[in-house]
Amino acid sequence: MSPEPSSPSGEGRSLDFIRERVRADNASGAYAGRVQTRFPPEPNGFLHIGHAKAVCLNFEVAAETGGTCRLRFDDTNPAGEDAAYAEAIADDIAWLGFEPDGAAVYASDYFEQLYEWAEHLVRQGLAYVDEQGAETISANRGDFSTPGTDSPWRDRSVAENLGLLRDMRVGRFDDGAKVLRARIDMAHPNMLMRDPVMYRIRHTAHFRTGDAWCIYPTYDWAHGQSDAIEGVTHSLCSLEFDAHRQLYDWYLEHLPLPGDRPRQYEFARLNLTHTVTSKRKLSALVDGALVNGWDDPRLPTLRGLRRRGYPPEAIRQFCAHIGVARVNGVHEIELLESFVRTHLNRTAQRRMAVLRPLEVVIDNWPDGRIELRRAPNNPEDPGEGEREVPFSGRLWIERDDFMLDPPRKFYRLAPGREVRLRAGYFLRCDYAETDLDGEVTRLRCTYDPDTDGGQAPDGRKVRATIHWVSADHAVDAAVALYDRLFTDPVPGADGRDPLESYNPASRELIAGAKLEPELKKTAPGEVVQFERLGYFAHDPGTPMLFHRTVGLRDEWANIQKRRQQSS
RNA sequence: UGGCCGGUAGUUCAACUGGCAGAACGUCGGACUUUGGCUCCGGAUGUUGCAGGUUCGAGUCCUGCCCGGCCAGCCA
Repeated sequence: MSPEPSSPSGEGRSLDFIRERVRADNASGAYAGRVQTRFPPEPNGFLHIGHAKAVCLNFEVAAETGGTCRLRFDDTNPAGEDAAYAEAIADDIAWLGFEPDGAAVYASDYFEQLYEWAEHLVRQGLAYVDEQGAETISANRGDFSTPGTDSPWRDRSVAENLGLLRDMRVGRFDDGAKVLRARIDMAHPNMLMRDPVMYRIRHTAHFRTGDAWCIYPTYDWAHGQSDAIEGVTHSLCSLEFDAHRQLYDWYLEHLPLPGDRPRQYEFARLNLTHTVTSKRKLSALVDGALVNGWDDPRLPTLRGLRRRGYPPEAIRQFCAHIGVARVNGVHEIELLESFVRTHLNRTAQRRMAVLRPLEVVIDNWPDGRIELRRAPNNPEDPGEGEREVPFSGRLWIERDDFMLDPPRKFYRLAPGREVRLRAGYFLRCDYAETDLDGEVTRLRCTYDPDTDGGQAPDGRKVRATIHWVSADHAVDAAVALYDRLFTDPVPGADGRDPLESYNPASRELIAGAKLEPELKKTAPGEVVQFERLGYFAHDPGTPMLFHRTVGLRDEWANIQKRRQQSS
């Protein structure tokens, strides 16, 4: 077995800055040696590969130091949030292989405490009810080079603010009529510190609290306090929250907290080439029917990757390998794929399938004879045993494995050439039947009975071994082939609409694939290797549909590509 | 335009905090092979963003500049 995915030191690498910090805190006795993290998604969408990095980081950092990691839904904005998303997210985390500490919690669990603390700030003169409209507040915030201007409501009395806040809570005002703001500094160089909004009025039902509340806390007002309530020690988030740390700390400094103060640390989010992860762009693909739903195998959503056949172990190994830093970059999707291949090479059973069938008739095969050939399930793991594959005088082989006029370095079948049939015999092509267009319709071949077992007693060699399926035993199936979702490495990098580089050829459905009969037994969701073609995942819902997870490394394809480029 | 964060092979990250710039993936070549897969061996790839300075010695420290990202939601 390869090094554990969760161990960042498994590759002999040094610790990243977050793990270094956590260990330093532990060593210095901070938080009494306790480590607690959390994964805090908003339940308004599905998790994608970028979230996987955060999930792995939070859970693994905690586990490595004997700490705990909770799943907390950041449900502070009822618009768009739904219990169904929360369930899907919890399910995806479990699939990835992590078990949150205890039952999932919700920021909405703390609405009452948050409100009490809001009154506390009001009483300290550190928060006030503003009734400028949203537009005015925005205009009065100033900009990067201009300080903001104080709201005319900034200096109300504590009593008046308290009364107004209570009126807000009981629903005396319309949406947007008033907000509660922290009273910090309208000239602060950090725009977030210019009297940030803590509560907005929304007469909208919340999926958990129903209509108990009509004021909802903003992210900044809820997040750090939720961390503090739960006893989080290290609050990890992505780089764009860097500027929020100052506010995070400000709120915590001015509140009577039950315990130690959590600290926020930011790391670079994960970006992958040839795909997108922003909710907006993902939605555009789904809504525009450019993909088939949120679990389309082309999508970088966890549900998509799962359906595509990506093993969770490979995703975890990938996340461990890329590490964590404060530089925003783009990872090559090839790296992720290489982890998928490495894992699947060890674990996936081998089968034979012909995607684009070409008929082979073996003229010297005894009439009506059927042999059950034994083939290893996984040469990488003899413990996986063998299976029987029926062999007969009429076979399907891959069209790509035959050429009438083979170029240099093409080692496969051609008129007069001999190859080995995997787990079968040597096979020579005597001639190719063609139609009026010159299209090859059928191959007439002879096999060498002395090559049973795969070797010729006379010592002659073949350059290629090809896969095959007995025509009379073949099972029909549909196979979906996938390519890059976007042709550009970084869609939209040049300022254009990312969708412009959407790859219409990202999915190709092959209806008439021929499978060896053993493949009928493949479990839903199971991933197998179609020999010489790649790894394929059996669709969880549709019986005879396979999705190509990832192809094998293909040297012949590389040769062809190079030739194309040089010509 | 102000503030903050960042800049090391093609890509993502290292470099024990001042001591010979490395790894993985990719790429190229070879060996092996009943998968053109896997495995193994080897090669190539760098003005460490730029320019100065300190030092016996700078990716690392100092100064200036350049480039990229984030911030002006009652989104998270």
